[in-house]
Amino acid sequence: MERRKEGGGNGVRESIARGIREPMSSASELCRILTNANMTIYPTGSSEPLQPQSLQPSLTTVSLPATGDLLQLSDLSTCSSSILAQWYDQNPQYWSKQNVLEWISFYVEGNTFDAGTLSLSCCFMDGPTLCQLTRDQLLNMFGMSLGAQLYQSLVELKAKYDLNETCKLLDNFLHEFPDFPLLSTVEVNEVVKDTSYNDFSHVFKNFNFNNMKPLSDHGYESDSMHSSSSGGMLSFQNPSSPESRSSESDPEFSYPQIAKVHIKTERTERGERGEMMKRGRGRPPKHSQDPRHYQTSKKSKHAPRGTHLWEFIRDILIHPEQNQNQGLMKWEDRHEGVFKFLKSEAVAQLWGQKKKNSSMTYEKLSRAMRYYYKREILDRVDGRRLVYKFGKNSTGWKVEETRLHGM
DNA sequence: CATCAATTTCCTGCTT
DNA sequence: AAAGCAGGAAATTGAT
Repeated sequence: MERRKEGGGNGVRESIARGIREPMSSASELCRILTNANMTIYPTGSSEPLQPQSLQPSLTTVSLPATGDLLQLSDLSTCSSSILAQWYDQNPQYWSKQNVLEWISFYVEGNTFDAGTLSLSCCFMDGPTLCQLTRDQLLNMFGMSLGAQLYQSLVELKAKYDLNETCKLLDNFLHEFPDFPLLSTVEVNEVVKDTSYNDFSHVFKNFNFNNMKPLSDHGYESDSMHSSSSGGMLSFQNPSSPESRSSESDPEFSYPQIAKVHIKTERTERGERGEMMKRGRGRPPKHSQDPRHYQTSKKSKHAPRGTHLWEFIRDILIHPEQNQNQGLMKWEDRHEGVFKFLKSEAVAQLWGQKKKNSSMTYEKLSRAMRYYYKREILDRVDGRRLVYKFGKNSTGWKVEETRLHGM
């Protein structure tokens, strides 16, 4: 969202009037054109029925021509951040054409864009259509500067929506299992086959938590057989885990002595060395060669885009009200973006649930985290176990950012 | 179908 | 000794 301030507005602005490419005198002229176009589409200034209720007030406030007054873009740029935050605080997926027009109008200010590549028709699309556009498409439609800003804005808005999903996941989790011991024991009797699910709340419904039975040793037992690198189950020996050992760990968290995860999948087999193997994502185990596993391993649908690991981690971190109950992670230095895993395996399980991958572990999650160093999404923090730091290519975690976006 | 990005999985070696 | 960390290598998967 910072990018909104860039641009300076010193370049030659060009018109997109009636789809004809002509030089334009000012940003306000463009706004007028957009606004008129808006009125053409929505003569009464009313919104499409699809539009979310919560969007209404801010739209009226910002720029709809309901009164016939043409709003100058300069007016837009002076709107209070709270109003902007409110209006941007919506899932672009649900935007109407009008909303999209509004959004584009806002970013027009201060931009020099290539009129040769922009036509009014570019602005007439609804949210779902907008969300499908790639960065290149936006750049082609709106030029390098404006297009880049629009893309960035869209990415951030999508990310924010994703945050809501993460919160929902954590929320559901806590509601269903208020006393859930660190995700220590999860039994899944049915493999998720229906891939039409693509949000967290549904992910949980695919897990058969109801069948969880206490084990004599604080765990849960399952009649289902299962896989992992050590004898059919993942074992989290909490007392020896770094988070419970570490002198700097929060002492308020108590862990069960032994926590086990029994997860039934269809892709289990025994490897040469006697350990249980399974085929899933990633490199196949050296000793597993059952081709059946390949055909049953396909995921149903596409994982929702924009739900990257670092965003998932970020979303847990910036939602302390959800996080504190489980104490999954904590900030070490909020301003510097330094954070720490308190319950590494629990976070890994949660991530695995999001990705419908029941065999996720911190080991594997951390490998993905290490790949972020090169891309500068994360910066290295040497010598501190389970501690990471957001890098310059990660967004949405800074205090100002989260406040502006109402996170 | 080919390619690519983003993981996922495995592994060896090193450090704490 | 166990748990993490570092990365290389290879495979998977959804998207383009």
